[in-house]
Amino acid sequence: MRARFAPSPTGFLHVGSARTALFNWLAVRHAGGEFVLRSDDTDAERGSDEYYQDVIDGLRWLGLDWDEGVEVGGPHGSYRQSERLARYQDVAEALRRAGAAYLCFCTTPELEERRRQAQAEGKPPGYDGRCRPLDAAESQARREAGEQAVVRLAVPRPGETVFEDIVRGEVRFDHDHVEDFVLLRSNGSPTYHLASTVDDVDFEVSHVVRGEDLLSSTPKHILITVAMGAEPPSYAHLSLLMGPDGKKLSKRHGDTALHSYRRGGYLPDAFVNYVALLGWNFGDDETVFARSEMVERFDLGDIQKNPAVFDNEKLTWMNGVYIRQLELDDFVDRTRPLVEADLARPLDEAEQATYRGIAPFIQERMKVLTEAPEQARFLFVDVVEYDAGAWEKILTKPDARSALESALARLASLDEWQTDAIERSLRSMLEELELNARKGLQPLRVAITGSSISPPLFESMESLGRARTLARLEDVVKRL
RNA sequence: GCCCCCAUCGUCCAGAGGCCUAGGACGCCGCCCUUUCAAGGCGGAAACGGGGAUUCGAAUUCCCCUGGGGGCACCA
Repeated sequence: MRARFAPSPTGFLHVGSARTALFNWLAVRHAGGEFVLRSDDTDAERGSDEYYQDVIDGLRWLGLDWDEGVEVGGPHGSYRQSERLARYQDVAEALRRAGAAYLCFCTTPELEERRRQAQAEGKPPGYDGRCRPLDAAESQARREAGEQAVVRLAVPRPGETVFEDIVRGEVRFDHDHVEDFVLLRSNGSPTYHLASTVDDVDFEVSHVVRGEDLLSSTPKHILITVAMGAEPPSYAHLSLLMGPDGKKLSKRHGDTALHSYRRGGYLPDAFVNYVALLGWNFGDDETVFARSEMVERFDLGDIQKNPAVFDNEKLTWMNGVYIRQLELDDFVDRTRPLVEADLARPLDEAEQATYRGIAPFIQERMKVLTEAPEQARFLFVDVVEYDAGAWEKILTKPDARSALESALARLASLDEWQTDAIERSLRSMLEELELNARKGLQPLRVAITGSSISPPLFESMESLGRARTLARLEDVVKRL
């Protein structure tokens, strides 16, 4: 099996394309075949290096490695279409000489007018084949005389293209609805159909796995392939990803660029796991599974035919599952930079140890990595910012002040500053003051962290250290 | 307008004629645990779009309707 992913660098890699890449990759790795990465960069107008790099970075981040293609090379020469232009022209020319394609001199306005008319009459809107009967030699002469012409494929008529789609089953298209489409523009550049198909043939691609938006173009690709004297590949057309409103996933649904998930604190494994579930399943009731298991069980034939809505909430839940599965060191390595960025300074050695100490408690209450700073911040700032709502709701309560003062006295005289001792001391304080935990402990939490939401209190105090804990309690008492 | 694809809880998937009183996951609701927030445990509400046909029997097969999606460029 040889599959390919062929993005056009005309935009950032978005989640829909990422899913297509993933399904290609899964199919190839399952079969032990080769994965080819090609850059469909024939559109110099819209394409850019930035987008190209974004695609590469995105695939690498996801861990979807390729065996052949752009960046890594391979036996088929360049894997960038912009460097293969001559090849496409040669194919178009050969097809023309063989009578499988012909020159067309119709102008765009003429074409538009006829298309409009056909539509008004309820007929298929495609090209009407006007230039097809023209004598090839005469046409050739006209072009050499300087007349603008495109090369069109002579689609067999009457006729029909039938193929077996791996996910959809048998699909048929009557050629009445497949126009004599353009292969080569008048400026000599290839259309997508030509370039893509020639490459699939040249690169010996055996399986074309792509979005459903290309389903109705498939007859064109098969026709070109056959005209080139090659065997068409197998096709698998994936249904598209939808936004929450059921419309095709796009910019208006917010961030659809893959890199925004990376920046938003998502783990590549979680993303891959979630996206794999969109249109596919593990075969039992499991939803969380390792990549190796995925590869082992994956089968293009099991893919769901209907479009799937991309659900950020489920992705986020799954990300939380993966975060909790991280080794502590790994978790620290991934989140410490975020904490440091938030503070706008690096943590010194002692602070790093402190962070590592509190990290397990932060780790289990996060869904995205980017939540780490807000949980850890209180440990590393000189002055905590108090959440106005929490201050009002908790610190101004009648029992808050006595709890703070009592805690202050007890903690100041505590023998050893560690979680267990702190807990024992504060629990006996609760008894003494006859306060429940909520009334007696929440004020302390707000006082030392600035928020009513934080890692566990006793651990937080230990991490903060005695001096700073006492200072904050004292400061709050004063301000009250 | 023309062509193609699709159709099970709000969402993602199970279900390939009787195992379905339709199963799991996210989300939602309730309870438990609990120093907050999470996590975790337990429980709950929640779906086969409609109509025909085939069959002893249909979520599962066929047809029509409806609905949704995609495509119809000298863009990819």
